[in-house]
Amino acid sequence: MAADTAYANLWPDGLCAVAVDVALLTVREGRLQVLVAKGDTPPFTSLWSLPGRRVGADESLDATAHRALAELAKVSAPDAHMEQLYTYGDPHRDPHDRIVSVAYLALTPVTDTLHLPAHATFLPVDTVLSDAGPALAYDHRQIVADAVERARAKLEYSSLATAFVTEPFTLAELRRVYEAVWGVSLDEANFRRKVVHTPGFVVEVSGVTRPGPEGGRPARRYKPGGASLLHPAMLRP
Amino acid sequence: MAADTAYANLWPDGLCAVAVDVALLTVREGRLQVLVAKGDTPPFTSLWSLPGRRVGADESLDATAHRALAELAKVSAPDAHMEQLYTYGDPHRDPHDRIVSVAYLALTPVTDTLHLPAHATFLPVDTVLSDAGPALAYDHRQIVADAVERARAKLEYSSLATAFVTEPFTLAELRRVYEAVWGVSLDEANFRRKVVHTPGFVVEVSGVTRPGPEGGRPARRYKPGGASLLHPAMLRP
DNA sequence: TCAATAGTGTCTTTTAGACATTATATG
DNA sequence: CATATAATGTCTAAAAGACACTATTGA
Repeated sequence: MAADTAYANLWPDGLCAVAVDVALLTVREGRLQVLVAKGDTPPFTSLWSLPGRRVGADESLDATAHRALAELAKVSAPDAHMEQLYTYGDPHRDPHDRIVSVAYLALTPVTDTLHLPAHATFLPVDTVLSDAGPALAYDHRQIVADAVERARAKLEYSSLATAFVTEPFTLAELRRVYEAVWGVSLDEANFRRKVVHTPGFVVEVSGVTRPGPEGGRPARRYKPGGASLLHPAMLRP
Repeated sequence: MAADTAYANLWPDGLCAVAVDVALLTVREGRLQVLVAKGDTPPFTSLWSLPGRRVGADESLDATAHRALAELAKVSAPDAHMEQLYTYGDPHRDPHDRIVSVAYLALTPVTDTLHLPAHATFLPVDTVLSDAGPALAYDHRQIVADAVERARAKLEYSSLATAFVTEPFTLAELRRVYEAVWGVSLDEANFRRKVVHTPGFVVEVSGVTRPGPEGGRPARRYKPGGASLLHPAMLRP
């Protein structure tokens, strides 16, 4: 949310400012994390906030969401899964003005090439959502909570988990995504059986991975199988 | 969507008009139907459209959604399940102005006491969504399609179906909701077993129904059991 | 009695969870 | 060889689907 001008509290004739805020989730160091930046509008200059932009005059909401990411973190559109999450319209969610915010959920794989500006960082979502966590500007903690719940739910019945990994990936990598997002540990063998028995979830590709320095059997490699909905679903334990 | 004034195509300084449109679904005559009204803004005065209102200056989005229903059809707030669906923000979705629409999904039981004005009616959703169906104003056919898919999906993992019936209800009535929304026929015995074995879905209340004029065993009566999420889910066949 | 609707029981198949076992790499 | 990671197999329990059967009403 970047209100770059001071407006009166009420817009003329029922108009509102419309902004897009993006909750970008990724898995780093085995934890689900969210991208935040230091706000640029008082009184929230010292708080973390989600990247956001005002909707352009001839710009779609999706385009604004992609722009919000691209301008902050050079995350290009095809790299990130992007879906609309929820629209926050409480009249007093912004202490200055009436701003309706259309929140988006974005997912990216762990990419070391993602270079962030100095005023942006990733925070673990369990830190952000805990009572002891840092305060976020506006209602952005609620947006993060809703984004995390959306991601957790969609891992069950969709192939969304593949948006957290780069192609090709191993089943162990995919399992670690589920474990990080859900915050549980999963049985390797049962996970593997469910994934490969769900039509269209993953497709094996040629080649195997090189084992780590401590050895281990090389892992087969997979790519997304094209299905977006899973039958049967991968239910949370 | 009721743009009651003609605005220039671009609002000042990135402002938008924000409206709420409501897709009210109910089950009538065994079919899922949606509430529509004749539009009041050219060129859509002769087309059906969803009830909608501009968001008031100090009004929340939820409040606008309830007001849109109450002003058209006297559906009072506690009667109807109401949840936000999706926000439609294509810059050219309205031929006149840039209007961002926050769509809501509402559900009500069949209520004969619901008296509609002459310019409003219920239409079966399969009619609205078929290629041969009547055109709807703006992008309202898309909104109906999204609302129906949301309802169909949520019947699986939530107790939303109870929003379509009045308390107390029989399991046959609840089953007919599932059959109408999903457009399938379900096995009576298996449906009953799944419902009563899902903790918190329904709770039996005292008394039985009177059989119809052709006889039949009196049915037990139930009320919602308090759970909003179902474990295990009621999966579509 | 029969027709109609409500409710129970049983069998088979599918899927989930626990966990033992085998396979292939490094050192 | 031991150790680490990947992949398979087996057993049991839970749930879904098909469908026969029983129960209670009105005519």
